[in-house]
This record gives sequence, structure tokens and C-alpha cells, in this order.
Amino acid sequence: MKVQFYPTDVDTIEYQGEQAIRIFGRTIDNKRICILDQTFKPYFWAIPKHAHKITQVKWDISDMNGVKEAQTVKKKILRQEIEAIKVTALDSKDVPTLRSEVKRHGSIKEVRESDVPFYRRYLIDKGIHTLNLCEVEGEELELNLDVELVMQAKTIKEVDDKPLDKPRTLSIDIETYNPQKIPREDKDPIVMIAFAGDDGFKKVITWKDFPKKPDYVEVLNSEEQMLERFKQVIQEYAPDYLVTYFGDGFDFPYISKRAKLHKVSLDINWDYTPLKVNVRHDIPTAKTKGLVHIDIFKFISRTMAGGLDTERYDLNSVAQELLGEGKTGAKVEELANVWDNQPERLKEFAEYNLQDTEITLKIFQKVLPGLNEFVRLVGQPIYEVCRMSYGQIVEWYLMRKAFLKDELAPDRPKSAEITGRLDQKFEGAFVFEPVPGIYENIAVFDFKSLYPTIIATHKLDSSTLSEKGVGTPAPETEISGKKVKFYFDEKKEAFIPEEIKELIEVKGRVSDQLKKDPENATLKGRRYALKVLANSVYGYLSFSGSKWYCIEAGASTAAYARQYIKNAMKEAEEQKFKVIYGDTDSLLIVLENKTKEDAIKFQKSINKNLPGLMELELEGIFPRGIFVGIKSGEKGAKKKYALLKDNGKIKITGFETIRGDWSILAKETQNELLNIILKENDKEKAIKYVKEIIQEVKTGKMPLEKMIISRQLRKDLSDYEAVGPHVAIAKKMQEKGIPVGPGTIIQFVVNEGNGIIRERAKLPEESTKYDVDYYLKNQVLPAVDPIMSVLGYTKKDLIEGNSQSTLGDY
DNA sequence: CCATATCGGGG
DNA sequence: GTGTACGATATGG
Repeated sequence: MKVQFYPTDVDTIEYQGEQAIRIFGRTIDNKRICILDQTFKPYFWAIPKHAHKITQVKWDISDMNGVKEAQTVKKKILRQEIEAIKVTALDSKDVPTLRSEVKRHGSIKEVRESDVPFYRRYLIDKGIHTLNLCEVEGEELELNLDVELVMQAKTIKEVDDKPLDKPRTLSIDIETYNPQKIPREDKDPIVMIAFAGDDGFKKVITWKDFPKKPDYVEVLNSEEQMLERFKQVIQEYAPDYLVTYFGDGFDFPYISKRAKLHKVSLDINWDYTPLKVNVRHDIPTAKTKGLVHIDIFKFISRTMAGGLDTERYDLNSVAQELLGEGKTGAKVEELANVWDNQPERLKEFAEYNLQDTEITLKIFQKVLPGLNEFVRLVGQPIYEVCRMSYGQIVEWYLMRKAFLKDELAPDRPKSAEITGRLDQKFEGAFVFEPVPGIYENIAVFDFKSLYPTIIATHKLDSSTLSEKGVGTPAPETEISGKKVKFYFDEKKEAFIPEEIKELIEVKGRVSDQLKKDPENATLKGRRYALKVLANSVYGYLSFSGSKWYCIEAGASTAAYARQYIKNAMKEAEEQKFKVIYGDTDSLLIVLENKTKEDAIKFQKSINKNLPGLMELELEGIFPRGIFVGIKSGEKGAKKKYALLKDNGKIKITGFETIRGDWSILAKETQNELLNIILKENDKEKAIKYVKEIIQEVKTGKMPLEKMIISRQLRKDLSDYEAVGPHVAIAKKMQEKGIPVGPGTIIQFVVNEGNGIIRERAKLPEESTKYDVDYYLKNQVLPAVDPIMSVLGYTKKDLIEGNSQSTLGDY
């Protein structure tokens, strides 16, 4: 029989005594399907030291244990033809031992592609992209799986590149008992779980009854029963995708732990095995089989981050930006108290819980076209693509391209190799040191895809890297302090530069299509995915873990970039523009008595002389901007400025009070100050505002809650060697019998008195008087001083309340 | 300066 | 899973 289906997840299982490929998906008539493919065999490549001995080596390998077959095949390494031995193994489990044995053979130089996970190899070789329509031919099988159809594949192929467009999706979210804010897995139960489905399905399950229950609420008798029901709801809904916001890091580890305590088996996988939370180093991931767990936070905070303005990636901020709506209603800090003492208010929390799943679902649907494009480009399962770092995205994209071009990929470097690479540092981007100040009418220019266009235009990678004097020299640069100059032979065929060139060209075509259809989400996602991929290749070339590592190309790319940006600056100055800043690929000039047309003329004059795909763009004209100094001196800090946009929003770069370990006081003050300066352009108001704040701090009138600094315990108290303020407090809490442990957030206020900080740090409720000096010196001044010194005020001016003595400096 | 610790997301 | 991988920044010594 023949069936058309959309594959959603692929892995390997043991079947009939050997490793088989297992594909889960959804058929075109909407059934869940599982396909087993035993026809595909694992293989890797062995490269002989001497080409003339290849036949003998091939026979030696054929005789090794676990070898199904060894053949010589013409392939390419760095685009040069070679003869390689394809070693086909009987079973993928045998590959690691077989690989070592082949490596030990005296006439073998190296092995390649021996570390490609079996199912990834399968997808690449079969030309199958998950989510794209495929056709399988084979027999129906009887297996105990939670799907409507099981098949054993004879043949399988991709038939269309239109992806599964309406996956059945269920979003989930838990609420936990939280007397100490961050809940403790072993002590604090889950009190509610919400679900939202793409067909409008909504449900909240809990285990405490309360009045005025909405219809979607179902009350169970205990946490244990709620967990059983949780499982059931998922099985009944039978989604393709199970979507969470930070489910890898919170919901699933928590659910897993609570289920274990109650001895509930979370067998929601389509093969009836339980959900598994893998912890590698510090980072947990929750893997399901069949249905795919998509932690949308992971994808948004990593891969989409470059396309978003938000500085924070909490659900509310991301919803604000992507949906234009945020969270409303209950305050989650009150949940523990309401659960214990005010069950009549639990309705608010059921609504809150449901809202989180609905927002998560909407965010997922909003970013899905983009995510789909990454999956199509990378060609690996969506579960993995949405968790990939940039390095992996590039690497698996290149792996597919390498296969199509007969290029043999190197194995990943071993740890000794990685350590060696990490020690090699090269000179990075050029950053112009700005003169601190406030500027008006700032024209911002950008080299469009600077690094990718340099790599493609000058053909920089290991396939063109040549010895001294052969080919074209890249600009001189430094690696680990040594001056070096590399040569790249542009006449040679280049692997990575040609792939980049193609990416840039495809992106250009997508941009053209977008001009005709500007709101097309698929096209927007495609353009973004292409951009991210192209921009990541530079990092990939010099990333210590990469297969196609080439520090010479990385260092030379940066060297070319410095040359281009410096030349553009020089040219701007020659055309009598005032350059105020430049960083990597951008150039900021003030228009002064010139016009936008002059700026465009400058841009054209640069573009006339740029080779290949390179291009300078005018990003826009910003009405006002501030550049701050390093200390209160004259030198400008690099990468630390704020620009006022046309739409009145402020684009902040490099100011660091966003982190939670600053007090609210520092954050609010800095924000308000930037607003006064950039929007209102009122220096008098700025100094007045800062002085008022400082005065309020000095006189002790600032509310204590604005002084709270939060820090989280990350390990058991006994494991701390260095005792920071929050550790000291936690120890005291423990002595009093208050439970503290990993995850507990310690809030403290630094109080007046003698001794070092940790002796004066106290819990907010035990604090009497905050330490004026500490807050001025460590919170308020670091936040405002760099900005105020631009206006000509020294720290002294701010603290002593003198008049603006050094205004002349400005 | 280097080594170690913390944050982020979640409640 | 044909494994062994966060990335950036602050603080302590």
C-alpha cells in the first residue's frame, strides 16, 4: 500500500534485533502514523593514507567484525577528488567499535562521518525534510502504538515541499504551590494544569473545589489524580505538537518529579513509554516520542532573538511584542496564600493559568511559519531544530549540502582539539570610540550581511586556503598576538563560500517576492531563516566545535571587515561628514548642515567601489542619540548608546540594568533619565530628576521595596565556597528553621552599619534602614553617572548638589 | 588578572 | 544516542 504523510518526528529503535528507523507523522487523511524502515544501513567513510593501497585496505576492512560491506567510491574532500572506502555496518550500534578498529588500521589516515546520528543520516540520504509531504510504500504492521496506522517501509520519498500547515496543537502550563516564590519540586505540589488546543479546546484541572467555577474547570481529588487526568487529556486530544513556554526548564521537569513521587507513569508517548527529561550539564530537555514537545521559549530566545526588540524573554514581554497583548489578571505571587486561605479567589488563578496556555499557543502559531522555514532549511526534526544553537543550524545545513555535492564532512573535533582551538584568539571587529555626547539627526549606515558577503566574495574557507604567495592575500591580522597574513586561492572551487552565495541570492529573491506580498508570514520567516543562517557561518568557521573549522578564514573575514568599515569612514570624512560612531558593520554620522540626499549620495559612492555581493545600506535617520563615556572621563564607551527612533521608542544598546540583580531603584532611574534626555531633550529636567532621586535616597525616604536586590541560590548551602550576601542570609534563615535550598530566591536590602556587605545584608522585612552610601555608590551612580557625565556633570555634582560646575566640558 | 558563580525562563 | 553541547556577565580572591 501507498500512503502520503507529513513526518513530524524521527528516531531509532531496536526492532527484530537490530536498529531500525522510526518515523512518526500525520497522514493526509489526518491519521497518526508510525513507519518502521529497516532497509537503511549505517555507514561511514575511511580515507586511506596511500591511494594505491586502497584495494588491500578495503579487503582488510571487509573482514572486520560488524562490517556488512566495504566499497571504494570517488568522493571529495575540500572539493578535491579522492578515493574513499564506504564502510557499511550491520547495525548502527556497532559503529563506535568498528570506527575505532578502522582507525587503528595502519594504512588508514582518518575516518569521516562516523559520528552522524543514524536517523539524521537517514533524513539526509533520503532527501527527506520532516514536515514536508512524503510518500511511503510498504506493508501494514501490527504494533502496540498509540497511532491509527503502522507500516513497514519498502520505499519512502519526499513528494512536495509544502509543509504540514495545520498541526494539531495542544499548549500546556502548570501552576505550583509557591510559598517561597520559586517552588521546590519535592515539597510544593502542582495545583493546576491548563490546556489550550488549536481547535478552541480549553481545560483547567485542579484538586481543590472553589465557587463560581467556569465550565472548563475540572476538579480532581488529589494531585496524584490530577496527574493521571493530565495524561488522559493529552492522550484524548492526541496532538502532533505539545507546546510549552519553558517546558524544558520548568513544567516538564516539575511534572516528572511530582509524578515520580506519586508513582504515576507519564506514558504519553505514542509508543506508551513515559516522557523523559534529559539533563545534560545544567540544561534539561523534555523529549516526547510521536507527539513533539516544542518549548517555544527556547526557539524564541535563541533563534528568533535577533529579530525581536524585546530585551527580556518572559512570556509577558514576548506576548507584548509578538501579539500586542500581555498577561492580565491574577498575581502569581499570591497563589499560595489564595490556595490555603481564600479558595473563593481560585477562579482568578484558573483564568490566569488558562490565559498562559492561550498566549503560548498564539505565540507558537505566530512563530510557526518561521520555525517551519528553519526546519526546511536545516532538514532535521522540529524537536531538535527548535533547540539548536546557531552552530548546529549551520552545521546540519552544511551536512545536507555536503551530501549533495559528494563532499565528505570531517568528524567532530575531540575535546583535546577543541581545547587547542579555544586558545586561539584572533582580532575581532573594529569599533570606533565615540566622543561622549548627545547628537541630533544621526544617519545610520549598515553593510548588508557584511560577513557573509565577505566570505562569499573573497572565497574564504578551508577549501581555498593556500600556502603563502598562492592566490590573493587577505588583509594582515593577528592570531594569539602574532601577526599573520593568509592567502586564499579564488580560482579554486570553494565549499562554504558557494553555499553562502546561494543563501544570499535566495534571500534576495525572497525579499523581492515579499515586496509584492509584504504580509506573507511564510516568506518573512524564510527571509529571516536565510539571514540567520548566512550570518552564522562566520561564527561557525571559528567556533571551536565545528566540523569545518577554519580560523584562518574567520580571522581573515574579520580583517576584511575592519578594512571595509575603516575605508567607509575615511570616505565619509573626505566628503565632509562627521563620523560619530562605527561598530563592526555599521557607521553613524551626524548630518549637521547636510541633508538626507547627501547621505544617499555618500552611500552610492561607497557602493560603486564594493566588490561582488557587498553593499552599504542606509538604515535610517534617528532624531537624537546619546553616547556615554567609559568612566567620567572623555573616552567613549564602545557598544553603549541609546538612539531615539522616529516612532518615539528608544533603542538601547549596552546599558546593563536590565538584569534582575539590580534594584528597582537603579532600573527605574536609568530608564526615566534616558527618556528625559532623548525624548524631552531637557538637560535641566534631567539633573533635577537625578538630584531628587539622590536626595530621596540620602534622606532615607526611598521606599525599602525599591532597594531590594534579588539573587537565587543555585546549589546546596554547604556547597558554597564563596559567601556572598545572599548566601549569608540563607544560612541565617536555615538556622531559624526556614527551609532554603537550590532555587530559593533570596531578597535582601543592604543595611546601615559596620562591616562588610554580607554582614549588613538583611531580609527586607528585617531591614530597618538601608545603607545610603551603598545604594548611591553601587546602584544609583553606576546607573546614572555614565549618562550624566555626558551632560557635563561629575559624580560630585550629583551627590553634593552643587550647580553644574563642569558644564563647560560639554 | 583568572576562577568561580550567577542569570535567564518558570511559580 | 554513530552522544557528553549554553552564553554572557558579575564577583571573589
